[in-house]
Amino acid sequence: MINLFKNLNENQKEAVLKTEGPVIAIAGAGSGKTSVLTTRIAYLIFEKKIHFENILAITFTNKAANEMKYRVRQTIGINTSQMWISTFHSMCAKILREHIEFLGYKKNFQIIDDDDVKQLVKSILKKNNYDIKIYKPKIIKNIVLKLKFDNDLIEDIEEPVKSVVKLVSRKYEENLYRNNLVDFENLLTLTIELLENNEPLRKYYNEKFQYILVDEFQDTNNVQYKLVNLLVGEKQNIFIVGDEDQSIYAFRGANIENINKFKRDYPNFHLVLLEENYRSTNTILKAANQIIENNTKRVPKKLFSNLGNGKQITHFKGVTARDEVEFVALKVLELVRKGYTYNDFAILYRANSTSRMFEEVFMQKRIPYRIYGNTSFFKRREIKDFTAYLRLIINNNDAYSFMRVITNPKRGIGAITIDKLFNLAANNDLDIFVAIDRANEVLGKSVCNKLLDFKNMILDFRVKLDELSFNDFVDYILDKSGYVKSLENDEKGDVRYENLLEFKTILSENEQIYKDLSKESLLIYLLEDISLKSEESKKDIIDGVTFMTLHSAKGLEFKVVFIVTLEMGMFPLGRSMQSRKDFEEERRLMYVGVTRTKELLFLTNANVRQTFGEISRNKDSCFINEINKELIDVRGYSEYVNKPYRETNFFSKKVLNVAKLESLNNYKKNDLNKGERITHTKFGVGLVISVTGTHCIIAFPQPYGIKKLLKDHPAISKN
DNA sequence: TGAGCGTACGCCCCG
DNA sequence: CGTACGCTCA
Repeated sequence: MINLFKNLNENQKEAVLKTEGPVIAIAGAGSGKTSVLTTRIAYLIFEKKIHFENILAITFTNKAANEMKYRVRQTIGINTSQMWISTFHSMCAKILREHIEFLGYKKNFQIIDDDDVKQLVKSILKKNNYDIKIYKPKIIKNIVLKLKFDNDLIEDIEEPVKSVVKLVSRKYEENLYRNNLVDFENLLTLTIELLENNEPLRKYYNEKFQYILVDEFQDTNNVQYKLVNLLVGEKQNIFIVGDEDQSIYAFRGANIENINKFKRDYPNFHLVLLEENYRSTNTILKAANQIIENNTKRVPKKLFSNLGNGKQITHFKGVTARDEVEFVALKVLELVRKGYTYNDFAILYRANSTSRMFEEVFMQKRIPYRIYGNTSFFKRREIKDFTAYLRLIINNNDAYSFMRVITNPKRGIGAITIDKLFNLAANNDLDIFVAIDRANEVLGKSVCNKLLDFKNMILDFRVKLDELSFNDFVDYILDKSGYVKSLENDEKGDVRYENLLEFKTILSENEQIYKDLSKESLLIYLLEDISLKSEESKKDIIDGVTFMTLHSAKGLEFKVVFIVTLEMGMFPLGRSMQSRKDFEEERRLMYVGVTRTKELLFLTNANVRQTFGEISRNKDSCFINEINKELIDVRGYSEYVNKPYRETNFFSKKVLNVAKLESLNNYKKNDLNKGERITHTKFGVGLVISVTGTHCIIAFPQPYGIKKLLKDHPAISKN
């Protein structure tokens, strides 16, 4: 028998063994929280003989869910693909996909993202003659969404905005319902509605989920709290893990108070404290403690570790933002020469837009990297266009996709025609495709023919879905719709086409895996998967430096961490400094960043940087100053800080030249050509399929298959 | 009525 | 720096 407990301390064991009744585990950063969660699941299945279908584990990110599945699989060697280990949103989608008809929606509902919501809100505002310069769609959208998890907030809004928001909210919900669409908030609220109004179903889930685990409980919002409450059965076997110091999602409604609320709602709770840190050196922990101590509303808690003091923290201040980036890149190269691998590094920033600067320099120096978040693959225009085709093929009455598809590529049908058609449909309560047959009532003959052609094209695609493989199906759509042709006039057409090819690969791969599903169900499932996981790219496996926001770094750890743009206004963000609440959340974000570090921490910033075209000089972030000086080694070029820009300019050049030299010495370019064979350190021998400026597509034997890689990645060598 | 082109504006964090 | 709107022309 395997010993589940061999690596756990007493408190961790307690958290695993106390399986019955409500349990709260307060888990400091790096205290082995994931181990506790996975061991607990393993223990329930392996020792208590609980069937895996009776366990529900909820996480906040897909990454955390995948990690947990992986570790459960490692521990007890069972197939975790059928287990309910998922994010709140995936869990809800799974429940709704089965039962949403009870609420009047159709089973093939589609999930829309925030960009889509913004577009919808905008069109509603326009239709009701509101000036979108005054009522900015983005702001109205945010309010509309916020109201969905706390309706009382409406009373805090002044007129006339209040009325506008009320009207838009109502029309927006009607619109979603009519088009069989669900936004991220609705995934939660509709599930609640379902469970509240369908008692047999609620009973079913209460009995099914005998053991519930919720990770990152400090980040739950009111709606999520309510949902958990509804799911918990009579035995109240609910296990929550949280750390108020790591609460960083207030902007989407997270309520730290939920931990206290839990204590009131489940008064016989059992409390476990996990304070021993297994991740960081004491220098890192001291710094983290010194920072977080400045927050007012918190229960004091001190982490400790047995990993020694380790190295000092480095603060580098560049003259320009470019210096800062160069420093980070050179440091990475230096440490790689000393034995670190690219996977050991993370560059953490406050705003996604920061990644661009780093990308440029890393690309130039041929340092492999991977970006999380940002304009993720699935949010690219061509991918959204194409998924709109797929959605429309599945649901001909999806107005939102209809609009997107009929105007991409241009086919001589514009906003006014669409408007008339939609009005005709709405006034006579018709489906869009039926309205097209009667379009002659409101539209001219040539436009009617164009609409008919369009409709027939989509219907033809539906037929082809069942007849063709996904590979051929995608090609068929791209060709017949004229989409590929329209890319010829697009400057970025090549890249867009490549992305579409990659999308095709993703579909095909899944076609292999889920052979028993019908094509349509598979497509629905995949589209759902895509919208729920839009932050992930397929390229996870590549060895490279990780670029990500501080938010997405939560739950992860790296040997070497760079926290960058540490300036007043950048981090903490300018807006946050007006309210104590927001400001303290920024500090928690800093705390999260620092505690990701295992060995080396670098804090960097610059004296001068360009933001929005303006040159700005920001002070050092107050978070740097909150760390005791003796923990920090100040590096770089701070002696130039108070001199005029011109005088210091030579220095940037010097750094640049050194950088160039280093990159030339250390990294040869891979001169790849189509048809050649190469060897990749991880994937083995592969065949080069195509090469563009920076990337290449290479076919490897199974299980790796076709990969898109950086052309000059050091892992690739020519045979 | 639709499409192409020049200009203006905005630019945080997640599922 | 990139997207999105508004104007003009076909």
